[in-house]
Amino acid sequence: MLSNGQGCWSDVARNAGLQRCGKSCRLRWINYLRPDLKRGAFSPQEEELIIHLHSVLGNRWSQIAARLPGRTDNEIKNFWNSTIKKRLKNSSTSTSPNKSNASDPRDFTGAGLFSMSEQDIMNLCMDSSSSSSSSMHAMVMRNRFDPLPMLENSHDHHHMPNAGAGLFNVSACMTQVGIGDGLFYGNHGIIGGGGNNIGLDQSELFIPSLECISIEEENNTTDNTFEKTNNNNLLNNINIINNNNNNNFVESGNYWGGENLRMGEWDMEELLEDVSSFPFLDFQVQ
DNA sequence: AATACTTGCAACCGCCTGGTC
DNA sequence: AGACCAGGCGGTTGCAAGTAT
Repeated sequence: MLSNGQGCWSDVARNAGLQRCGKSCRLRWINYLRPDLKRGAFSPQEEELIIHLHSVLGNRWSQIAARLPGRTDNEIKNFWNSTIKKRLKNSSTSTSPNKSNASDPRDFTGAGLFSMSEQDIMNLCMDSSSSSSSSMHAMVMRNRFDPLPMLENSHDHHHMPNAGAGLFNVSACMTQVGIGDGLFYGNHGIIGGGGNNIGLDQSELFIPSLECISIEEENNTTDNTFEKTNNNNLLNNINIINNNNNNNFVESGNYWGGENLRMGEWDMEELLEDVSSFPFLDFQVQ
């Protein structure tokens, strides 16, 4: 491969005299031999990015890998299945159902799901010393509720979660539908997942969804309460009430769109615009 | 020390897609 | 149009290494 470059993999297998098919050679090259592969454990930044991307793309490992230089789809897939998935599962089971009304993934009428106001979010972004604060700000301006890790509501509003502090809850704020891996994603992120990852009670987590974002973008009302029903598949029967008075984000309606939703129906490029400005994307692969 | 169990990762398998004839 | 092939992809398996008993 190094001397001849990528050509026909069956030729590679033949010319190398290997007892392998071209397909096997290709896999070996891609997953192991490629010189640009990044070895070693996943960094917290990579971990967060994977969770973020997975929430948008689902099990599209190759697309996720395309955004993680030096990592292969297989590697990411293994990492997800062996580490992240397990961690999210554990954290969801270890979360006391009494602490939140959101134990039922479809029940989002409970209070306390979100107590971070837009101003809080802005403060969080503006106070962040991260170089990404400007992009964060832009995102918040564009999508008042952005699928980004802005989850804490009371303990430490004014600091970005420390990227080095382990898995903070990008997962809990993201949306994924129709990707079955045993976790409740629903329309509103990984329900009940991940609270312990950052030492927060689940009830303290806001779980904004991409649907929320879409609705938000279309809704310019300044009224404290808005309600919008969208008839397309993605937003079917979702009503959102944004009550700024008590800073709670209360939602109601049919939250398990499930069958109505197909990843392919999403505008991936639009969704990934947010990914491209993900605050930790500016880390350098070593 | 021996055995059982768990974990992480590379490789395999089967399906799908796109190109060519 | 349909057969064939190569490549791409996601799910699954096998196994070595690590850990617990």
